[in-house]
Amino acid sequence: MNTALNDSMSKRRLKMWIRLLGVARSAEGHMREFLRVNHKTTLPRFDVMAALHRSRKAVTMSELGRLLLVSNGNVTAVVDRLELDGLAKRTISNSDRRTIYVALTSKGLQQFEILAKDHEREINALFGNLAGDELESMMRLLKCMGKGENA
Amino acid sequence: MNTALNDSMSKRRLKMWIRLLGVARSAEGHMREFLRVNHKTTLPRFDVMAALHRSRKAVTMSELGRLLLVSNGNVTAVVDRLELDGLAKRTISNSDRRTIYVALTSKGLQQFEILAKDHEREINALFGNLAGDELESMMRLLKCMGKGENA
DNA sequence: AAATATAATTTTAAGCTTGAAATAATTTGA
DNA sequence: TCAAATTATTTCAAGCTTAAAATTATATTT
Repeated sequence: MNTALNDSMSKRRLKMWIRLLGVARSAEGHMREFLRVNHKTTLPRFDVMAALHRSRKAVTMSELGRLLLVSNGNVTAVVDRLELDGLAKRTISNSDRRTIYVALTSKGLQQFEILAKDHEREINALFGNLAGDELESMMRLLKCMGKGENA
Repeated sequence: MNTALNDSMSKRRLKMWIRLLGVARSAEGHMREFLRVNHKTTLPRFDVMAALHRSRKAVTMSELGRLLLVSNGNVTAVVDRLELDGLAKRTISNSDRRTIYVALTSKGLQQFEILAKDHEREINALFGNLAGDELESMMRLLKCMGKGENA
């Protein structure tokens, strides 16, 4: 392989990653502020509630961690706080007393439905300058990037 | 505007954001692990060192926060630890005793140069399945997304 | 000059996050 | 059966992160 070309590709991939991280962090910051100001909640709590909502059936603590790409201890901490607020509840499995199912309470579900609607509206505004074909390309490229992962 | 079309766009933007976040978090997790195992350091420390390295001249604490999109208190904490390890040092400005310049020490610079090379190689491998024209599109789209920000 | 406003940084409290160690329950296999 | 390995979750210590309050220094206004 041509080393010069290779170096250039490597640098370009690095720049792309830095830019991607910038966009993600900036948007995350925006949404964090949005959730805090308008809904008195946080991004990690929203993420957990969204994951619980998305999968209709109850989800185990481990599954939750895998879905959100966070550690077990993290899930424990966030679910603890949601449970304290009566938004989620744990249920021990009958068949295996190690596994714990988590689900939104009706209060949690009710709150999340309002939250989700508003969240979607804000995301739509935030990325409003991406048109249909651009969204299409973006999705394709992101899927492509996801495929390269062996970690 | 057509509401149905609008709704569909909104959903598509939401899906795109979720996917983007997934790619970013997954890659961040990979790099965190990489830095921990191979270099006994962390992503926030790397980010601060990279920002200090990138801008040749000394940078103030506030500038550092703005560059990295993190809070002031965060910068204080990370720089504290880098300073404890002798990798960065603070210098109070002569002209304004409020502002503090931060820079890599020679030890920090030396360590970062090794770090950066290895980091770039890892990023290049991680996104190796993005070819030249795909990188080009990705950069264009990310720049476009960045423009929409009024936060 | 003195009061007020603005600016840069640190401190603080609370919550987030991780990786490793500990607990507890189940499964495997000798 | 019973010991060892595996699995699910929690606990723990350390570090990360934020927003708000506190400090300290400079600039502005009266």
